[in-house]
Amino acid sequence: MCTGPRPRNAAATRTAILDAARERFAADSYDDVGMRDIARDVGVDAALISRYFGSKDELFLAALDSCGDGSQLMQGDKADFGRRVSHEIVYEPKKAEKLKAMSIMLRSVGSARAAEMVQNTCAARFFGPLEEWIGGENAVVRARLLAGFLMGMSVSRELGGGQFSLTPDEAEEMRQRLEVILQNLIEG
Amino acid sequence: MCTGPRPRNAAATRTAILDAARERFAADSYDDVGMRDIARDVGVDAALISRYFGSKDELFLAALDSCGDGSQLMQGDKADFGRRVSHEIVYEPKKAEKLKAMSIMLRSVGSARAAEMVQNTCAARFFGPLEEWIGGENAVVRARLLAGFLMGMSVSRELGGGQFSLTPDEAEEMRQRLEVILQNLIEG
DNA sequence: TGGCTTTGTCAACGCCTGTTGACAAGCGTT
DNA sequence: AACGCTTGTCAACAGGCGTTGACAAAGCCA
Repeated sequence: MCTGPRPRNAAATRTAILDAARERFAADSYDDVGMRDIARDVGVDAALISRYFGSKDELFLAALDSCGDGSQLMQGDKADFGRRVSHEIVYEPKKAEKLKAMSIMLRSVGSARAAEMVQNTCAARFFGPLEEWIGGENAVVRARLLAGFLMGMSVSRELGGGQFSLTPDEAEEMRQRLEVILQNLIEG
Repeated sequence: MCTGPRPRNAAATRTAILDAARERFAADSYDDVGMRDIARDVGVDAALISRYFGSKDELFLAALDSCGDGSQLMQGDKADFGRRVSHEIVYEPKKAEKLKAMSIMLRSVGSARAAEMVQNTCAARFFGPLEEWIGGENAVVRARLLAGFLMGMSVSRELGGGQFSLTPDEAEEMRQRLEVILQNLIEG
């Protein structure tokens, strides 16, 4: 806030736009995110975005690209994966949302144009590394199931009203079940 | 095609609109479905839809309502659930899509307005019956996990390019793993 | 200082959207 | 036949969208 007049710095502005776009596209669907919204976040005219990134499509792709490869998910001990991730999903959804790439993918399901763009990036950027990290027999299948499961939990939470709306006991029960399933998928 | 002039039948036209809307909303996101698209499907002017259903929002809700309660999922033997559903998911995705309600929900994740509308209907129409059918201890949690898992698989397939793009062996491996997970959730 | 490129703003364009009110045609009733 | 209600079409509106080209101002170089 109160940043004063934006200093003339193309590089900084560019990344500021990219950051804002990433955040917006992770929070709303492709169609619901307007160029003017992003521009307002940055404190810039919408026209500038078009000039820097060419088009909304290209901005979207750039934002998706800038998310990294989801390596946050793969940090830490494999033996602890189930416990760690299940805890984040159930008790710290905000933290789990740090996987911006997954959020963006999720928001794009359904929107024909966005889904098409995601498909290309998705395999190389997300499924690939995950599959490699999991390793072992049938890594392809297990990675696919894992990714699907994680996204499904996001969908379920979202449609449940932003919360799982469970009692503490139920939440813990859910976490334990999640832990088992996830860990089984990791260990083969 | 070539249906000639539409006979003057309000009731029939109304349900025709509802059918077309259900199909459209199950195939594309709320934003991507236009009133004129639905109207064209039915062979009617878009204005008529507004007059019959009031607004796009109300049409969407009516379409969602008309999907039933997902009871197709719960038909058949419980002991066979895992095998049956895993088979549909992996080998007959088109058939699995018959769960229009789930498709619509899925397409709506992300679109702020649609998601809000879905949230209210969702719990009563889908999670509720599923939870009741599953029964037993912690039915709430197990139903939630099950629904999340099913939707996640849809997302995963969609983002994988409309296919799982696996070898036959991998597909079967996936089906078997799915079967185990699903059946475990059903049986408690 | 004067010119030139970069960085950003502004107004406007064409397009598409959901919705509205006026109008045409069908059909039953009196 | 003449009325009136229903069913449907048509043209238009206001608002939002992404994008464009002309213009202002800042900084750099000679």
